[in-house]
Amino acid sequence: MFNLRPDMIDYLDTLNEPQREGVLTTDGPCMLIAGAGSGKTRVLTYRIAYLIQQKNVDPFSIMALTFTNKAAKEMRERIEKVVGHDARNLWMGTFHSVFSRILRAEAHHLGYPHDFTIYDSDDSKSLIRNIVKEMGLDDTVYKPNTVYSRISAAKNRLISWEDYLRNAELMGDDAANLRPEIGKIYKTYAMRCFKSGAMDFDDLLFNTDKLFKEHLEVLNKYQHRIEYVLVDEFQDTNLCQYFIIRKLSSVKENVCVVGDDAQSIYAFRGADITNILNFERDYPDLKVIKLEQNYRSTQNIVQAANSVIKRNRAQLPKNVWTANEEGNLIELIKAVSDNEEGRLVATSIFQEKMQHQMKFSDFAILYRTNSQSRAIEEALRRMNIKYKVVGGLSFYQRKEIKDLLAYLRFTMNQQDEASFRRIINLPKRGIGDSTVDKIVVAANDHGTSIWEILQNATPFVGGRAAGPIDDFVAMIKRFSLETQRKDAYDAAFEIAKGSGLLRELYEDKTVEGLSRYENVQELLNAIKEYVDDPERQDKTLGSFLQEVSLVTGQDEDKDKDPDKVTLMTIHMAKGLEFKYVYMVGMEEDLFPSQMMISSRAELEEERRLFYVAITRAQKRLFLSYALTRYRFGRLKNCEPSRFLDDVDQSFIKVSTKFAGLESAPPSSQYAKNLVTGIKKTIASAPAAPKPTTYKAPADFTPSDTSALKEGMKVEHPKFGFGTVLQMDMSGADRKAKINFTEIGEKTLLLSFAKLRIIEN
DNA sequence: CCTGATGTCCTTTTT
DNA sequence: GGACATCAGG
Repeated sequence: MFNLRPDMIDYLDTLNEPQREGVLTTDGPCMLIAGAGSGKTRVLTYRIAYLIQQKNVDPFSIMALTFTNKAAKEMRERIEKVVGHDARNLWMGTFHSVFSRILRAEAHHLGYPHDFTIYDSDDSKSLIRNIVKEMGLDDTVYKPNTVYSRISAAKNRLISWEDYLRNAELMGDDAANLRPEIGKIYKTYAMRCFKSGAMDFDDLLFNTDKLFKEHLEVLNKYQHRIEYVLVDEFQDTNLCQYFIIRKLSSVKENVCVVGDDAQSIYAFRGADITNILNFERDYPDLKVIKLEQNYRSTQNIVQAANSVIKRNRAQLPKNVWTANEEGNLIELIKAVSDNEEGRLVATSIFQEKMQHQMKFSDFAILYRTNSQSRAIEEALRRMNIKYKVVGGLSFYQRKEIKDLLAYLRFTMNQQDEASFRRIINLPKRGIGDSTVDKIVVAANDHGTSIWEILQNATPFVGGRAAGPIDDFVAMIKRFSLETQRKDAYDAAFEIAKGSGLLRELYEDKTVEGLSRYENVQELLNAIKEYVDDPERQDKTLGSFLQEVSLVTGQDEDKDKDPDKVTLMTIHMAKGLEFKYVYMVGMEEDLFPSQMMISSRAELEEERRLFYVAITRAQKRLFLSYALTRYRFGRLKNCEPSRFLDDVDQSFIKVSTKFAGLESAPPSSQYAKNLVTGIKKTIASAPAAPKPTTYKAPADFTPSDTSALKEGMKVEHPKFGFGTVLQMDMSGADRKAKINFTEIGEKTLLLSFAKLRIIEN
């Protein structure tokens, strides 16, 4: 390396040896195995800077792909800091956003309009629900969720509906699960999406692959345009994404992937760890670089994390270590209820902040599921601790926002069935379900589109609805015309007003109505901002909609007050770090989630999730659990998570400051009330109230638990085979401790258990 | 066709 | 506890 620019030398000086290698190995295939906290974002940032500034690579020929909007945004900011304005021209973003841009430019090759609509999973699921209904199938068997995830998994594995119907194994699986029609639903769904000019999330990837497969001239164009491909969080790519990466980079072969198998937590959406193995196979001259030094956390935290992850079987060998100080032990907080847990965490944050002069923004509270934030939020509010919740029900999933967006989409694309169903009777204009059904049936019978029927609806619908439909059609045509000569903001404002949506919300003076009105205003503001951005080339409504469909992350930090405690799920936390981390809800069935422990692979993924949570912490880590918790509106007894035992106990100490009931100062009336209150609630909790509706085969024993004895072999529909170790028939909660072959010991509430006795 | 009341299902993570 | 579907009655 000679003639390095001085600023480049400065950057490189701050790196350790493997990191520097990661920056400088620009040509040829390269894989960075980056342990938690090993500074991979820095490597990626400098690598891009090095390409642009030292090797004079045109930013326009570098593609950097990430998984979440958040990661993309952060990387862009960091690169901008180093290379300045040039960063603007990088192909950088999430897989979905980058490829939707390519698809937008090339849509005509696939027979899609260039302003195709993007369906989010809610749109997809309701479309599936409608299809199931139309096919006359039982929607308790063909649940939209089940069908959707089946279709999604197929697309992620590049299986088209044609392939699906031909695939004996898939069809056999479906038949065995008594859902033989899923293939047909897939077909109808795919065709309906196509007719609607719409792609769902998976289509954005699936169709990109298809585009490159079927139109080699297009692939060729991008292959030559893009000289360097970088992929962050490679362990989270699915097969489809992997194929796209490989195709795109097959000419120059300058592909660099960065990942950590220990942080693979997206198998549920098709991520495939074997991509890492395939990668070595597909690129024999692959250069593998391991980043093993952790710069983020104390020794205690790093070692505790290692002690957890080493319980997993399959992993790439690596040794994550740190030269940082030893640090405090991990503190274990026990609480009696979810509310007390919130209170203890809030108190602890308050004290630590005071004691060590920390900022609120140094703290994060992580949980497994979004619904856990409620109890915590209440406690924080009560203590006047400022916080922000990241993720959760995003702005763009709110009803009023989706309603307006549906109007905007339908104005752009009258073939869009999902939007049509949303807005046809909103505000109420006397076009009910039966009328909609008639229209859809007519469209199917005549082999034409809904929009065609709408324009001449009188012969197909009852006389009462004809007038309103004509008005609706005229209104949409007017919107569509106006949109052509206006920018996104003026068009959206016109539509919000003209449709009557704005007025309806304005007239609703309830608290919720008011906030809905404000939300719509805020969406309009967002569009205004979009239009006013001087860098923005394309200010049409179509381009705005395309972009907005992929925004799921929270409202941009308005940065009014950045000093807030961060609340989020572990999934959202990947890639971030905080001085203090509170991991709450460390309870069996919550974390690991009860849906995720039916196989060893799933349990190991949950354990990786725990690993991710631990390694977010720089200085201190707190783990907490509650003994009782409201779930589905019912108070449940909880057991501490098995993951607590996975941590090498020499790194843990039980919190003395707060230890739940036992240590509550006896003088405190509040604590006394709390205790009696909780005891009362526990005592009065109704025992297994509703008779289980589970339709089990005759030999399953949901109710007659007296037949169950220790030593019996049993089968559970989800957890597999096991042996009964211990019965606990005292009190209302009758439990059995069972040792399952797949997942180890587990205590089941018998009132909900669906056990089959195999032998006595 | 609309409204309000009741009933049912679901409980997981993200683009 | 909440989203959604369904049903009865206007």
